[in-house]
Amino acid sequence: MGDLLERLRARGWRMTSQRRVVAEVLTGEHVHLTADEVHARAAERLPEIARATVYNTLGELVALGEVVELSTDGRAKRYDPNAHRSHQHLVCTGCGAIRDVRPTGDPLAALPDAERYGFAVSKADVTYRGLCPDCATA
Amino acid sequence: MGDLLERLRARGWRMTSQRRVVAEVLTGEHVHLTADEVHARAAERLPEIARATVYNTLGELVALGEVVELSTDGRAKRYDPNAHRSHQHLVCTGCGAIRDVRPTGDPLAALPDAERYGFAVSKADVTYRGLCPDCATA
DNA sequence: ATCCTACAATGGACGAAGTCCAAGTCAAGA
DNA sequence: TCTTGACTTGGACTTCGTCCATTGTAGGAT
Repeated sequence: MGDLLERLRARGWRMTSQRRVVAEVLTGEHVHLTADEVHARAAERLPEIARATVYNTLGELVALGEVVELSTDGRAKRYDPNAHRSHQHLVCTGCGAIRDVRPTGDPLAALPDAERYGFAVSKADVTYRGLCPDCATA
Repeated sequence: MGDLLERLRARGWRMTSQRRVVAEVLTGEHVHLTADEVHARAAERLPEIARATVYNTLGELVALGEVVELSTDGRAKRYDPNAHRSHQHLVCTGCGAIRDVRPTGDPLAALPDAERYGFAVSKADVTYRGLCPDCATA
């Protein structure tokens, strides 16, 4: 994780202060931030960073496979820096909290050929939903 | 399926021409329309129907469990009238086409208790992704 | 160390998707 | 048929994201 900046440089990324800050914000906390949250945290260190730059940088990180984009709720997309360990997501139906989870087996295996309709199926994104402990008692 | 209007009436729905048209548009074609597409099709029969009415009606149908809301791509939500037969979705990464699919087993069973973090997990939404036959050859 | 230039950042306008609300309309029970 | 509360309308507004012309700069070349 800590060598994200190394990997990016090795891939020919031009290293700007803006990109560095965005990458650091993402890897600093293992939570699932929205683009605006990333922008807010980045702006604490680099006050004049533009929203468009954050969007661009996030898009590049996603394209490079360093970050996973989630749209669990039809609202703002969230960015998950935990891209190198395959996992799924558990979302609270009350407060929207998100946890990374690792189900057993390969979710793809549950889809028989007869249900693939000729698609070259390459991945399965699973969103488990339910009330988190805090919301259950509240 | 055809008795959706019956069920709605039985639940105390006030039956207006707008609601009838929206319900008919959804059940008429077994595809996954966006709210704007539903509005466009409804407007063919009822030209002055408001967008807000379509949104309201779709929201009510979802709340009643008659329709399932999908946000597979972070763009416009889609509405799936096939709510009474449990299924998942297969989405083309090229063109966005969506098919209903039925994996084997219960996706929830793949999430061990140790991975539930105290959540009362109640459902699992699975999105399989891959290229459809048309996009694969193009 | 300095220069060049292609790549990156800026910021403000724009667009898509969806929500809100005050005023008008109407379904259906009395 | 009358009444009334639920429903619809349409336009303003919000949120999330994209676009683009201009300005800035990282990093290789000299």
